[in-house]
Amino acid sequence: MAELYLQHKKHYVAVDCIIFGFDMQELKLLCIKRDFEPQKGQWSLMGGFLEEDEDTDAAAERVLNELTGLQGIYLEQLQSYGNVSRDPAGRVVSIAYYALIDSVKFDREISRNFHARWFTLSDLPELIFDHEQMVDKAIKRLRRRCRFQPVGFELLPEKFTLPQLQNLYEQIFGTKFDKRNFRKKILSFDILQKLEEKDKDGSKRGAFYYSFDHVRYSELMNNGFNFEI
Amino acid sequence: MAELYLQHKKHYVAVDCIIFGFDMQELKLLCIKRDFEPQKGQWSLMGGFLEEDEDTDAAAERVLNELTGLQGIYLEQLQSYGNVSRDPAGRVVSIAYYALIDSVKFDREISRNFHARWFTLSDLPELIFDHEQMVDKAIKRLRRRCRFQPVGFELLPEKFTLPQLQNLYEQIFGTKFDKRNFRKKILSFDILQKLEEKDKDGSKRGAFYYSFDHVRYSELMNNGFNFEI
DNA sequence: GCAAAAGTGTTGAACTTACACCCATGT
DNA sequence: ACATGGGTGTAAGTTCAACACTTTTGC
Repeated sequence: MAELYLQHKKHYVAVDCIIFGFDMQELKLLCIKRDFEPQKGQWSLMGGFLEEDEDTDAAAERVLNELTGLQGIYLEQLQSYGNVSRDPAGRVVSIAYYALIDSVKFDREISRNFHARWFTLSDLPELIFDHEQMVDKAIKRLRRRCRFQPVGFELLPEKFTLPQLQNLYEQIFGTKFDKRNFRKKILSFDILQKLEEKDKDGSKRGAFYYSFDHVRYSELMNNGFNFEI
Repeated sequence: MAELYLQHKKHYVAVDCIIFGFDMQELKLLCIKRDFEPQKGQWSLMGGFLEEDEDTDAAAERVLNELTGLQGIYLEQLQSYGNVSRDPAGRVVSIAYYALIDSVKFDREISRNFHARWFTLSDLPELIFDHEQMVDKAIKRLRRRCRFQPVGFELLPEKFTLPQLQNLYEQIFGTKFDKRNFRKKILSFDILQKLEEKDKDGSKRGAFYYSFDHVRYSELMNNGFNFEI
């Protein structure tokens, strides 16, 4: 049956990954310094070409894994970019994905090979092609997602404190929240489990660790519950 | 420089259009009955293959125009669908777009050639490939867009009455709104202009026409105004 | 004159925001 | 003992949701 489409043109298809990471201080973006053409030596998102028998989602996972060594990461398609002249070296339709990782957990060894570096959002380098456009869009999408779904937790380790969580949200939205109001709201969802243990790194007194209760969250969602920050 | 990518595979790329229309009664979706292979005789979204020197957005506009004869229509990319086996006749990555049109204004002649038909959302036919998935996603996206941006107006003619507008929103969200609350809110945005004229079709008394004030809306948006239904 | 849709305000409830002090601990 | 960040409650303001009757006019 494949001959049905023979009259049509084929195109290169790539995936590009916008990789967000959080290190308890700042929200950051992982970029690579290209040591290949075109635009060698410039900063870029990590990308790769779609293979023949590969779902596009799988391609994005592969590309993310090639740079970070990570698997099972939150990855969502942003949208595709298909202007004829977006890549001066050829006509490539690129599908952008964004990933959320705990930026402490990733393979420094591998990423060093790609000359990868974390950049804070307020201090991004110039990126090749339309990659800056992709990043802008990804930030907007991340904000929307975080308002209505608890994906922020993807950027944190299993255990985290409320001040850490608040800081994360502040980074994502670029604003400050009132400590009391933030706690009240986030705890009212009843999707966090308070642990016995305290984190003593952040302060002398120490802050209680919490963990995200996936089971409780699914229950709530099935009952039409509406998460909204 | 084009030889840089020669080692990589190329793929067929298509665009598919989810075309929403409103006829003052119901929100509808325009589908075509395929008289070509594969899946000849089944219902499908209108689609087409990406050409060599064509931006993907332009391809979507072309495909929309081929079916409806319309130009300058609200068209937004949804996302791409790239599972290897989504199309049994070959590996095709499809980029889905959704369009909003006033379903009174379109070329019946052309669309008849495609055996096109409007379906209400509650009574959709079975669609080929992953087109139902695309439609589901498009409906969700439309709802979100309509909540935060006044795109609903794209589905209406220049002049419309408040009861018509309310009905449109009710169709989109699948709920009923309180007449008084709806008016209060929509008028409070100050983006509608009341006209002298009345529509006498919908009722004996007649309802005042309004028009969307694009200038006023841009002004408000530039001042950080937040539209939200 | 009556049926059918258009138009119009108010009140209580829920939610959001603003705000200041004590606590625990390492140094 | 003091500096540092963690933790807690309340009151005012705002927004949202619920609710019923009058108006106009074609038949």
